[in-house]
Amino acid sequence: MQEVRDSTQRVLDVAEQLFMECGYNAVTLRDIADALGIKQASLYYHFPGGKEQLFLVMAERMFERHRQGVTAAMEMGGNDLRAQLRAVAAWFGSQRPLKLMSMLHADLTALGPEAGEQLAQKAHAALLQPLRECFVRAQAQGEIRTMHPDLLAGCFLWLMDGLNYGELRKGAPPREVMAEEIISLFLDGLLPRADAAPISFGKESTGSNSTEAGARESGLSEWRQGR
Amino acid sequence: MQEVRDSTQRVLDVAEQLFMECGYNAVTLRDIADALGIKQASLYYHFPGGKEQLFLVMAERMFERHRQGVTAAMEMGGNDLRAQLRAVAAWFGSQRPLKLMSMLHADLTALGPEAGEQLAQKAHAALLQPLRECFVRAQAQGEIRTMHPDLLAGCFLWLMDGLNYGELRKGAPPREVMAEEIISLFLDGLLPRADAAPISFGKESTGSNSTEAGARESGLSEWRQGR
DNA sequence: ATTATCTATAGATCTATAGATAATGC
DNA sequence: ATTATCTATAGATCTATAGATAATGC
Repeated sequence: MQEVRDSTQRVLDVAEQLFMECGYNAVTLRDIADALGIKQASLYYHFPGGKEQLFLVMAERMFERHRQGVTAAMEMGGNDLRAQLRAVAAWFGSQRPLKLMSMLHADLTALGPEAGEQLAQKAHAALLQPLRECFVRAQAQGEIRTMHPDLLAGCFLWLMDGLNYGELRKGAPPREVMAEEIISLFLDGLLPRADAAPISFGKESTGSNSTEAGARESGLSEWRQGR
Repeated sequence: MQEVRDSTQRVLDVAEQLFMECGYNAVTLRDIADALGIKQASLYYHFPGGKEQLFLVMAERMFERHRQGVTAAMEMGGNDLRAQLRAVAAWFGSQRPLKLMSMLHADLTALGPEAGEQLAQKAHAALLQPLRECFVRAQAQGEIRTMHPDLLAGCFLWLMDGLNYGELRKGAPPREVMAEEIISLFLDGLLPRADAAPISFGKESTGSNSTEAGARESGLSEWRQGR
């Protein structure tokens, strides 16, 4: 019987959820099967290659989704780097926490080096490559000062990924506010000549940027007042 | 016989090396024992609490070392934020790659939530707390613009940690260069008025801060959008 | 015939415990 | 007596395979 959703896709959904939450080694096939309501051995019907194959297919699907999402976000942002980065941040915020760093560390060493290499390549093509071109464009148009685009792409991605590690965010603002602040920090360091914002001490009014500040409906000012 | 180095410390050294490289779950007690040239069961003499205790003691020792290192680095930097950040970056560069993100993800969920909470607290006190005060000071002295110090500390720490994930650094400059560039990116976004110093790639502009913010309303924005 | 599941189990680890052994320090 | 190791093994998982079962599609 054809289900509404292909059953293999359901397996991948659950696998992604568990693997991304706990890491490759911490998740057993039994965990995944239990979450699906089936027996552990049944997973071998969908993935004869076992746990490793399941993880790799899951990761590939996830990276491809992110590649499309990031690319689409960048196109939505048009030619304005700030808008592009905002759109990318919104994309990441709409997705399950990626925790890319953890994935490319523990998970990658748990797999063989050959599979790990392939995975790292996918991650690069899906996430770093698009971001890189975004900075290259902005640079070519003189929107930002000259810095190595790979470095910028990596830094932005690291910062976005860092938002997913709640353990280190004690006392820090909520996610959306942080994303906006990070972009501001990033860009105000990138502008070739920082014209804007001779900061008034004591109180920083909302926005205060050369860009249209009206689009900020984030709880920024609310949070700044200390709640 | 008293060895030159206490044997429990040697166990901790090897455990730190392996745990930090592969993660809690990927390392077995047998791996650690083999690396030490002893049998797996002998580890229970040093750590009757087994694997979990070994990991926790190791992590505590490591965080305490980092707390001292970071604090000392900040004091070396005196009252100059850039010098402080450079010193902190140099400290991290001198240490075994921390991979804090991975540690606080997979490893922390592998342990019980109670031990994980305790560990996250140590990480916070060792790394975020000192960095935070560094930014608070710079802010109080008007060296940087007003931003949430927790956010700044987290971002800087994330970026430093990101340097340890080589998988994503294809095509990027070497470590030391990246650290310097990150600090430049960070600070030039933080300085209350960045002068127009057009920074040549990879080259650090010397100190001379001629504060001419006069280029504010020039035809700059037109030029930016023009292309 | 194909799809998707199940039961049962082999084989491989991994953690942890019990108790023996040997060397050193007092 | 203390320190630091060892051997042997129980008990618990975890992965993976073999083969049965049941429902659907042709």
